[in-house]
Amino acid sequence: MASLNVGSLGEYIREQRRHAQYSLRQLADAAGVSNPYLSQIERGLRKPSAEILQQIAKALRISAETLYVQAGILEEREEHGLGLRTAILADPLINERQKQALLAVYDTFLKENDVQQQAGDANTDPDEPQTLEENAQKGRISDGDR
Amino acid sequence: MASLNVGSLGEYIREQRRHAQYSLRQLADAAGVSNPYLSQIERGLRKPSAEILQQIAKALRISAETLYVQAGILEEREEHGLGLRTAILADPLINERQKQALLAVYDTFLKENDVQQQAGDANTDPDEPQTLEENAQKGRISDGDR
DNA sequence: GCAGGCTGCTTGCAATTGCAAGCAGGGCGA
DNA sequence: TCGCCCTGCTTGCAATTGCAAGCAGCCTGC
Repeated sequence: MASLNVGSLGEYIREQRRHAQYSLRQLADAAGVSNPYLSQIERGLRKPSAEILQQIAKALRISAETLYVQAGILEEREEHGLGLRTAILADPLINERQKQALLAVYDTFLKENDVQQQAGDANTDPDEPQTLEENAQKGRISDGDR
Repeated sequence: MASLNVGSLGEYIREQRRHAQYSLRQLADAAGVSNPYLSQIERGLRKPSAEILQQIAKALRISAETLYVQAGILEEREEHGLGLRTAILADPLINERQKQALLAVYDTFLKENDVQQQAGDANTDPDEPQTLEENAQKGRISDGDR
């Protein structure tokens, strides 16, 4: 299943290489990959692994992220709420235990909403009161909001 | 040289899977990969391709970016911190009351850390930023460790 | 007891990655 | 004309990915 947009990725790499005035061998050398392989990548015949992609990005002095976006394996910039989990984990202001607590609360909310939204379905994961309790204890929230 | 930090990547995936209360098979199914392969990834025996990584990220509801960072194939990009607040408010999966609750917990943690400052944890040593909003904008230092 | 479900792990095996070696062709100087 | 160096491409082949099938252990019910 080619969810990887290898075609445009290859074209993009070639374009960037040309733009940097590198020959195929030069870039291959700089990236630490073989030149025939780079050739095949650029023509869309091979899907480079994450590692190779990273090396190419470094050699081209472009962000690996850009390449991943081009390859269709990274969203442009995800702010769709998938990011909340990420944001929690990435936050430098709180420690690991606190992150876990926040995540636990978040998961509790998600599960809450999930149960409410989906009325009656074959549920593989029945309600687990234990975790809910645990979460509630850690993140016991003062209901009195402003 | 193995620029992929497969060990920590696997651990991280396993941790996130456990946290989401998925079994190995469940996550493997959701991600569209085989369960033995996922097992091997989690134990660091295999380096998943970019495609697989992406699918796992989707199934775990975390950003692929986070996984790439964990795998050591993407630089850590930190403009978070403020982002957590924003991310909470922007998240479409939880309602307004729940957002306020999360923010309240978050604030509690921040206050906790601010009070304790040098008392508790020996491992993580944040710079105890007080005005987190302004602070988060300037680039933070990542302790180059791994 | 023991059947059925779950958990994760091990084992071959096809398909793919990624590379060393070699090929075709275009300039350019002697 | 012949070398020589450059460009990119093609071709086997080892190593790796990723999977189907199967195994061992642990519960829970009968």
